[in-house]
Amino acid sequence: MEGESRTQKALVKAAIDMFQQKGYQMTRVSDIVAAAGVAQGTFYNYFRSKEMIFREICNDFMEQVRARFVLRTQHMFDGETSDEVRENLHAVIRDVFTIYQENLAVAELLFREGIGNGGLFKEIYEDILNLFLDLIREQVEKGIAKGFLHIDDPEVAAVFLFGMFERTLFYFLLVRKNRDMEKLEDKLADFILKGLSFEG
Amino acid sequence: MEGESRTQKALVKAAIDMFQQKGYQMTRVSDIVAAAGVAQGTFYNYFRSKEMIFREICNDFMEQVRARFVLRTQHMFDGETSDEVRENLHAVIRDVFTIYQENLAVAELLFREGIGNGGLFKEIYEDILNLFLDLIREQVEKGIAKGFLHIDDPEVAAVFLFGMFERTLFYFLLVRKNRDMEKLEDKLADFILKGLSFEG
Amino acid sequence: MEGESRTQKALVKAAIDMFQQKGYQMTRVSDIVAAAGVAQGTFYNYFRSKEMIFREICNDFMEQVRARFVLRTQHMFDGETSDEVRENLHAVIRDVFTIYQENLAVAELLFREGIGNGGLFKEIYEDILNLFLDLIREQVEKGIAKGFLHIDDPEVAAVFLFGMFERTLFYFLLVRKNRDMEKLEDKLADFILKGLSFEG
Amino acid sequence: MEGESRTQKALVKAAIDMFQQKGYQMTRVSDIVAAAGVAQGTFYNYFRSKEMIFREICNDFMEQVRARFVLRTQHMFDGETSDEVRENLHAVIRDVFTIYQENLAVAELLFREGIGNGGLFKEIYEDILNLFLDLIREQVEKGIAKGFLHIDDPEVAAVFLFGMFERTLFYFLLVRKNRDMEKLEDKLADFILKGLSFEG
DNA sequence: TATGAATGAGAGTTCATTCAT
DNA sequence: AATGAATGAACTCTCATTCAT
Repeated sequence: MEGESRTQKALVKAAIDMFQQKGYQMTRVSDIVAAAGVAQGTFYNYFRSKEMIFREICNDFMEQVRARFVLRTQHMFDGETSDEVRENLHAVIRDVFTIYQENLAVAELLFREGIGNGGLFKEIYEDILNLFLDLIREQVEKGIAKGFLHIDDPEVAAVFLFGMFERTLFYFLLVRKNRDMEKLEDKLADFILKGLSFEG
Repeated sequence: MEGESRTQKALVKAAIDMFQQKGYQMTRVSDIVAAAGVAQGTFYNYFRSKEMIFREICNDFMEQVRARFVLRTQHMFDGETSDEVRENLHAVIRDVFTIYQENLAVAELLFREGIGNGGLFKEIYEDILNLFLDLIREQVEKGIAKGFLHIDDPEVAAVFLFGMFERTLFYFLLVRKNRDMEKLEDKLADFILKGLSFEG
Repeated sequence: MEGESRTQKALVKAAIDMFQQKGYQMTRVSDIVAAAGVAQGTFYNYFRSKEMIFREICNDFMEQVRARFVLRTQHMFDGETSDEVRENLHAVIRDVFTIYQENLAVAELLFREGIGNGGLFKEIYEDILNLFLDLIREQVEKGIAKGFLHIDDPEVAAVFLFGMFERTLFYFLLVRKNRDMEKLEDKLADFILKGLSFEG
Repeated sequence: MEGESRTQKALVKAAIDMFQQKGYQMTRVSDIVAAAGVAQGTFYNYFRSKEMIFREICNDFMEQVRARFVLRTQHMFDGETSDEVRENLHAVIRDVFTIYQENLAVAELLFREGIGNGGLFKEIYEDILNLFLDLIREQVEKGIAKGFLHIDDPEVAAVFLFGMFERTLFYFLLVRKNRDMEKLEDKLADFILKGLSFEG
């Protein structure tokens, strides 16, 4: 990572841009090298194939994000009072949103391609999916143990939470483009804690 | 739609199978005709291109599903008492799950390809996404108006609900291949109404 | 073999020509299709790769030649009298020369490429080499058994004979081009039977 | 030749190894420099191209071998008595085998590539072929003049002898990898002098 | 309507060679 | 003399599409 040459960095950046713009399959190696401003053959001095640069990008992203998510989700449902819990959840959501936004291009890329392409990157997608689900489930279990949360299946709840996070970020950041994330954080925290706040 | 010949139907079925198995880009027209048991050229008697058969499949699916969803979601948060509301929500969820399962191949196809492929089918995906979001938002608004639901942004809530539905179905049906949907319906209804049931 | 289309035949002919002219490695698929008068892609409707057309050509040649050689070499050292033996050997040599000349292009191709190219076609070459050596050795053994030939190692003798045949044909047909083969047949028969006719 | 640097020698040695292992076309310059332990660009400080290093190797070999063969073959059919002639022929064969074995890698290389590659090194191969044929023919002529050999076409006989030598060495050293050359020398001497020792 | 051989643009990849350091 | 990153022409192979039968 640290020993990457200027050219290699340019290729990675160009590849992320092009993959995001055109998708993995539609991106030509010639698009990448053109965007990086190098010759066609130069690509193969750094990456064995188009598939390999994609995998490298995904793996780098996963390593980076894994560490940060582990730290952040630690305190998802921490706190002694109602307000403290709410505040902590809010902080976690803010962090997650931030991490996602910082890595927006790769994150989108991975979620896009992970489930498309006839399974070419299925295992990468499922790896990261399971990583997230595990992290969330652990925190929900802690919340239940502490007596804050009253729900009987933390695994399923983790899927619900992940779906909300992922699609919400996808929709507002990528489909709608411009959105005030702060308000969204509030609403997401509320929904997680109370759902639609049904009172019969 | 009505006047489809045996050959055309075979091609559509084969195309759905192959697109689902291998993804849009990885599916060759030769795969489709082989699966349909017709000659290469026959494909082009019925469809102008590989892209067009995909669009036709998606549009057919959307037309079919649109009508059913409109009907089903009508009564999402109907009911006078707490139990009636819960029961209605549950019924809607069950219906949605059923519709999804009945059209599993195309549904998966559309969600997969809609966000992949560099936007080739972006507009199809966004059409159906907006259709669902609108339907859900309307029902949430009705629930708020009736005083059952206490939430201030029905649009955002619709995104949350859609994300949960979509990723939950994706995860359990396609990643986990676990088809015990009934328990899932319960948990989803509970989560929608109460979130993680936080009590501070 | 019989069901080959006009195009396939044209490709095979063109491939033999080009391989012979330029060698396997230097021959481009584009050379072959140009010589055959078809489009680039047409090649791959008939052959999976450049390597496969080469193997097919070699295998066809081997099958064809195997049958004829088995028949011809049958009577290599047959005969009751000195003159009959000499005449039979002569006839066999003539047949072998004829078969070789009829398949000159492929024969040259196979002997050329079989020992070059870093072993890509090593096994093909060794197959045909062993086929020939076995056939010759058997006949030499028969000649020894009949008391005509006085030599103690028929296997090594087979290598000598093969070397003479192969290099002689190679040299006179391909290096020298124009050569009266009939006289050569005489001389080869003599040499085989008497060597340099040393009398000390 | 005399002023070769350590680097140049390493490149030549590496090139011979790689050409022998993989063939001329399949050997990449990067294989050679890797085997020589120098950088890619260093190659071009010593050789103008891949083709030139091959030619240099062949020419060096030819110069070296030419001198030795001229000396050795001098006495091929020398001698006054039958036994002396046989002994001299035997000695020559032994020398030739020895020279061949000492230069096995390059010799194999030259014979392999000389007739492959669509004539790229055709002239080199024909040069050395003609060198050998001339040397052998001269000796056969001497043998005839002395009254030892009874054969009417020394040129053709030279081709026969060369074919036997070349293919025999090729077959036993390179295909069979059997290095018991002594017995082979005996048998070759016998065959040259008497052929299959036919007695009708 | 059905066929399937033919097409050819365009993809990913290789590698001999160059040249600034 | 040595380096090795950069080059780009040239290669093999793919596959959506056409069209004569």
